[in-house]
Amino acid sequence: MATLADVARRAGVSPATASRVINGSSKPVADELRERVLRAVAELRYVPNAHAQLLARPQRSVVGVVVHDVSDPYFAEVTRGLQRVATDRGRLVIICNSYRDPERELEYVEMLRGQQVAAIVLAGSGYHDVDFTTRLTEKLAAYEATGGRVAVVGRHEHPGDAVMPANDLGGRLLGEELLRQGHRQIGVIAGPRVLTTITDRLTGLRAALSDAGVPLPEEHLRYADFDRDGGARAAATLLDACPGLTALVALNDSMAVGALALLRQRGVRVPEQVSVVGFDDMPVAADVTPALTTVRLPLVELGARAMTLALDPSAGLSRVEVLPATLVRRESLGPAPR
Amino acid sequence: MATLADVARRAGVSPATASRVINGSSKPVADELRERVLRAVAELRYVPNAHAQLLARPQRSVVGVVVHDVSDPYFAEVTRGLQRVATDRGRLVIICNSYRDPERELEYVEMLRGQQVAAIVLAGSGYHDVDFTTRLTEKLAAYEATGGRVAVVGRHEHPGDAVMPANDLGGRLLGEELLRQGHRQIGVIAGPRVLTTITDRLTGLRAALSDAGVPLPEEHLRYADFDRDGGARAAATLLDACPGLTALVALNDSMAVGALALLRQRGVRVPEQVSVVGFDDMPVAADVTPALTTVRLPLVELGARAMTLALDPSAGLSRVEVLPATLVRRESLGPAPR
DNA sequence: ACGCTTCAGGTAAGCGCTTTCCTGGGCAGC
DNA sequence: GCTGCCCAGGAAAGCGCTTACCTGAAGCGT
Repeated sequence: MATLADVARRAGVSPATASRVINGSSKPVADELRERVLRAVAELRYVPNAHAQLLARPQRSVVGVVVHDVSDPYFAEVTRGLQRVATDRGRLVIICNSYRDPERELEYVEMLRGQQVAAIVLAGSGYHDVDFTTRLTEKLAAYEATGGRVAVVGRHEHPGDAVMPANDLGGRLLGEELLRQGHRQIGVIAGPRVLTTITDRLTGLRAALSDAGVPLPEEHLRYADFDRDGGARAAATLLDACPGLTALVALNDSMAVGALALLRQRGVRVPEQVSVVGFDDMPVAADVTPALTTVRLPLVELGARAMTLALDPSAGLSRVEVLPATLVRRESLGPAPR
Repeated sequence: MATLADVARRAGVSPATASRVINGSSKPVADELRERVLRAVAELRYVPNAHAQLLARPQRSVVGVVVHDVSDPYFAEVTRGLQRVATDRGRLVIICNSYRDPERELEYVEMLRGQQVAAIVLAGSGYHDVDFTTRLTEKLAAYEATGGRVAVVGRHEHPGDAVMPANDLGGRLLGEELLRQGHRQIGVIAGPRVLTTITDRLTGLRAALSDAGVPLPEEHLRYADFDRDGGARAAATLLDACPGLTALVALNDSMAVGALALLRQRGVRVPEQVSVVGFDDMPVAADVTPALTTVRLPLVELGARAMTLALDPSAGLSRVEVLPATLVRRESLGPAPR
């Protein structure tokens, strides 16, 4: 690998001069020398060593992102927003998948710190785990103490800049719509109980129901993996245990799609016999049959705002932005059969 | 940010000793000193500067990946395979989205070179653009000349290690199945004509049709954006121009889903009036209605193999692996109406 | 008791770059 | 014609780390 010294030697100038022309320094360099340096760069196919540059000129420019899984459509969307803003500002992004493993999340924060990233964005639900939360907060604090910036999306337990989807409001909207359609026997297909996102969505849903005096007994609730298959399995056990349900609330669209698949397989008609609603409004929601009634979260915007918070120095106090949830009515929710 | 020198000072040892205990060097260190160093590390929340480490011990450990767009389900899957292998081997991955912009692709290769990555994986269709291809090859050669490893997925124009999905075979499978079902008036919804992937798939399809003496006139072909909306638009113009078509071949599943949406909107029944087939077998393919008949590509495997090639030093000659395409029969393809 | 080896720990060079500070030649001013 | 200034270009320090090499004390044999 050619170094700056090689370039300088070949151009017959000092490394200082070579560096200056390569970086477009403000210091003037005679045209002839500049010409020679540029020629040497091309001939040697010289590319500056980014690490050496970072050491010499500690100008942090890359930002780290920790998500649960980029290939999950939810995070794919959030990441798109994150990337857009980062790219617009000329920042390189390092994406890390925690696969919902708290330990790995901690490791990545450490690693990103070692990479001297300018900012860390943590996207994805927090965990109901005091020990983990404490350790994470501790690590982030250490990072921030040395000038690092942190922004989170969807984690109210972090004491700093945050962008929050209105998960509880979304749950409430769903509950209200279900009631409006006459449903009283409602089953819930929830994701892992350890995720705060689940708790939040559930809280909103519960609030809507209890405001109307409709109970949500514990046996109407199933916790499963936060994906399509988890949704299908939970729907199966739920329906077996409580045959009287007229509606299924899945706490994300992937699970809802799984539930839909199971119902189709069992020959249960949606929404005539059982209604299904989802959450997130993933691109797929409009394309399944029946099209999913769901709650839309501005995912790309969530990512974009988070990156903006991470890159714009905070004024000191922590900024929390809540992005709205809106109900999207399609065909999977109908009036309750009697 | 605490440095190694800070740690050493606080522990009352030399930087060398501190470095040795932190990195678990083979050189023995007295327990008491080791203890003191570890305590200092904890107290100062010291994390080694990865860039300085890289400079001092030029051990390339991260690998760069350039994809068109991670949030596209196709690349989400490929990336998952890529990541799995990389993580298993303790490699960090830098993901770059080119958004199908050749210029950006070139820039990223340059950037990754500067980052001293151990390997570069280029995933995603190549371009029919001689100038671009030349420049890319040139840059990759420069990188490889300095010990960098390169692997590509889905680009036969790169003269090195490559993993190829059997795009042409997939096209052929689709064509044959269509013929078997009696279709003769076939429309094709293609992605951007500049992508080699499109050409390959088209070639296979054409071969199957021409083997059977069935023509594929140019006006039955539409090039559009390689996504859902592009598929919907192309389906619309195609149907308007050629009302006699009995089947639509979309060159990826996203476009197929778009076509399905358009047909539903126009009240055209699938597959009774018009059949639709896709390509890739994205997760969504099974959940749309009617479920998509499509060609499955082992996407995760594609990524995993590519990363393996990239990390295992090549024996010199270039390795090319072709991964098979298989037909997945579902409901969107039926017999041709007469 | 002396010289040797052994080995824990320290010293310092060097990774590739940026940038401050210095140098020396050219020029204007008197 | 000499002094002083300006400025292009170079020398060198230093970013944070690793590691080859050195040092000095302890331990051994004779």
